[in-house]
Amino acid sequence: MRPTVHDIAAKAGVSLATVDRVLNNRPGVRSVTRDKVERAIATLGYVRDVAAANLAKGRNYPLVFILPEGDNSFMRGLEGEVRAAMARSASERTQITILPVPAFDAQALVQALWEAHQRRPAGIAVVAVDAPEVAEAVKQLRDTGITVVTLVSDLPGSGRDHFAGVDNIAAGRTAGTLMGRFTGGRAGPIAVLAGSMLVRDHRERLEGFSAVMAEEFPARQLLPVIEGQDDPVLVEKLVRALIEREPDLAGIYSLGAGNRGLVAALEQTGKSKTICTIAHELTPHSRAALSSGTIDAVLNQDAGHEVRSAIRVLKAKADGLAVIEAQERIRIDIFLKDNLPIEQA
Amino acid sequence: MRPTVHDIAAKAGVSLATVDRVLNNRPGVRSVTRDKVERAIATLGYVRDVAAANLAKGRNYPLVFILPEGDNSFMRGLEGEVRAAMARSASERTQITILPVPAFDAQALVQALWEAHQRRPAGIAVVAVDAPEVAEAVKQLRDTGITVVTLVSDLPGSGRDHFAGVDNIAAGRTAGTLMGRFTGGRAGPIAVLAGSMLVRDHRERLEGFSAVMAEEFPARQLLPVIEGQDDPVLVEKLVRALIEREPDLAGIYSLGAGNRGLVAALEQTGKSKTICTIAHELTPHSRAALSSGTIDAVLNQDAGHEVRSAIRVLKAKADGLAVIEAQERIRIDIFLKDNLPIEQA
DNA sequence: CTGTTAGCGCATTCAG
DNA sequence: CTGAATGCGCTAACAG
Repeated sequence: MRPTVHDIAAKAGVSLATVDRVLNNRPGVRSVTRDKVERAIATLGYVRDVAAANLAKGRNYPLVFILPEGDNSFMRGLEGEVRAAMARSASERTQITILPVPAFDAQALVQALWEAHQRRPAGIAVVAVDAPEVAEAVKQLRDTGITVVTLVSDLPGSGRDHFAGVDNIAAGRTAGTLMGRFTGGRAGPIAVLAGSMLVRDHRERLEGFSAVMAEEFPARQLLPVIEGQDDPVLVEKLVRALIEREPDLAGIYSLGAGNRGLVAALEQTGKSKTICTIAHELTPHSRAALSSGTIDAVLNQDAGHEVRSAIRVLKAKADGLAVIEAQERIRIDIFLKDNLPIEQA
Repeated sequence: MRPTVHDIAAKAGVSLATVDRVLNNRPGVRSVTRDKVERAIATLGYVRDVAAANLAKGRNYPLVFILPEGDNSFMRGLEGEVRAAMARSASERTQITILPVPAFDAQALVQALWEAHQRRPAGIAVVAVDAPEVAEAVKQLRDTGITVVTLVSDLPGSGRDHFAGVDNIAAGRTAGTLMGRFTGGRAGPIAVLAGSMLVRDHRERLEGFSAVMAEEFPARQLLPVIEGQDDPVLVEKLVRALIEREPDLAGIYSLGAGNRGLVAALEQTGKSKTICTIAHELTPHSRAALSSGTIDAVLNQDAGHEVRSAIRVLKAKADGLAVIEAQERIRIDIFLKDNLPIEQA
C-alpha cells in the first residue's frame, strides 16, 4: 500500500495538520519539525494523491477561450474542440467560457480581453492578433495574476505564459520540401497563396517555404505572393486569374485559409491533376479535395491537441506547477490521401 | 454546484445506499424505487465524480506488458514509454509489470502469456507474434476474464479486445505515394527491403506499397523483396549487393527494422543522395539519417501514444466501459527533415 | 507553532 | 428490499 499522510504523521510523530503544512509548504512550522516531517516523507517515498487532494479542496479552474468568429472551417473546428473540452469539464474540474470576437480585429480583441478579465478566470486562451495594443492588454492581464496562453497564432513580446501552436517556419519548410520533390518531374513556376501578410503565422510559413525553395530547389521560379484574405470567393477569383496568366504553373502552396475557393478554381479549370497543390489544415473541404486528388498534401495542426494542451498548461500555471515543454509541443502533421485519419463523428 | 449522491437521495426520498445500488445497477432494489431514483438522476443531471469513486473504491489496475527483447531501437523506445507510464502509476492507479521475451519466438511468447496469467492482472498488453499457438493462448486468457490488447503487431482471430497500433496497409500506401512522387524526376527501379515476410505488419506494408505503385505508378519497376531479418549486419550486406547489382536504382523502401545497416551501405557507397530512401520508425539512427539527407522520409507510429492508448483501453475494458474507437486510433506520422519533433531527453 | 475535527463525493459493510 | 454509519487520502477551519 502506498504511504499516506497518516503514515508520515505517525513516522514523524506529528499531527496531520503539520504534515499538510509541510507538504504545501505553508508557514507556521518550526524548521526542526519541518525537517522531521521531510525526512519521513523521503524515507517513506510518499507521493501525494492528487485526486484526493482535489476532492478535498473542491478546486476548479474557471477558464476563458477567446476565439475568432466567422466561417473559417479550422476555427470552427477549434471551437468544436473547446466545446468538447467543456463537455469534459466535470472530470477535469474546469469551467470554460467561450468569448467570440470578430476575426483580425485588434480593437475588438482588446475589448474581449477586458471582458474576460472581469470574470476573474484562472486563465485565458486567446487566438492572438499580432498588434501592439493586444500585447499591452495581455501584459496587464498577467499583472493581475491571470495566466495567458496564445493559441494557434502567437504574440511574442506580450509576456504570454505559453504558446499552444505549431512552429510555422518549420511548417513552411516542410511544404517547401514536399513541393520541390513532388514537382521534380516537371517544369513551370510555383505560386504562393496567403491570407494576409499582416498575420504572423502566414508570414512565418512563407519565410520557411521560400528558404527551402531557395536552398534546395534554386532552379524553380517562385511567383510573387497572392493575398486572398482567407476569403473563398476572392481566392477563387485570384486563382482563376493566376491559372490563366500562368498556363505552365507547376504548383500552388496555399498557406492560409479559404481553400474552398482554391479547390473550386482548380477543379473548374480542369487543372486539378496537373498542378501540385499543398494546403494547410485538415477541414471537411481540404479532406475531400485530398481524397479526390485535387490537393496533394495537407499540413495540419491538431486543434484537439492544441486545446487540450492549452488547458493543461493553464491549469498547471494556475497551480504554479512546471510544464514539460517538450510534451506540450504541437506537431506538424502531414496528410496524404493515404494516411487520412478516420473521420470523427 | 454539481449535484451529488446526497442531492439525488434527498430528491428521491431514499438513502445513499439505494442511490448507489441504482447507480451501479446492483440488485436488491424494487423497480418502483429504482424508477424514482432514476428520475431524480435524470432531472438533476447527475454525473458521477469518477475521482471520488475511485478514491472510495481504492481501485487499482495491475497490468502486464509483454515486450520483445533485443536491440531493436523502436522496441527499446516502446519499453521506455512503458517505463514512463510506470512512473505515472501513482496518479493513474496502475501497477505495471514488464515481461521481456525473445523476439519472434512464438513458444517463448506463449510461455510469457502463461506467466502473466499467474499474476492475475486486470489486463495484458502484448506485442504479438502471428502464430496459432499464441492466438490460442490469448483466447484462454480472455476466458479467464483478463483483458488483452495487442500492441504494434496485431493478432486477428485471437479475440483480443483491442489493437493499439497503426493500419499498416495504409502505411504502405503512404510510402508508395511518397516514393512514386519523390522519384518522379528520374528513371530506375525501386527496391523493397523487409524484415521477414512471416511478420504480419511487414506483409501488410508491402501489400499497401505494391498496390499504390501498381495503381498510380505502373511504369515504375519494382524489384523482388529483399528480406534482411531486421538485422543491421545482414541488411548492410544485402543493400551493398543490391546497389552493385542495380546501378540505376531510384529508390529503396525499408519497411522493417535494421536501418543502421541500410544507412551505412548507402553512405559508404556514396549513393545516399541519389537513391530515394523511405523507412519506418523514428529512432536515433533514422533521425540522424533523415537530418543528413540519407533517408528522405520516415513513417512513424508514436510509441508513446500506443502505450498510453493501450493503458486507457485496458482500464476501460476492465471496468466494462466503452472505448471511443476513433479516439484510440493510432496515426501514421510522416516525418521529413523539416518537421522533426524536438528531441526528448 | 501544533493538534483535533469535520468534511469533499462516493462505495461498502452491517443492521434492520 | 432499504438505511445508517464508516472510511478512502487529503485539506481546512478552529482550537489550543
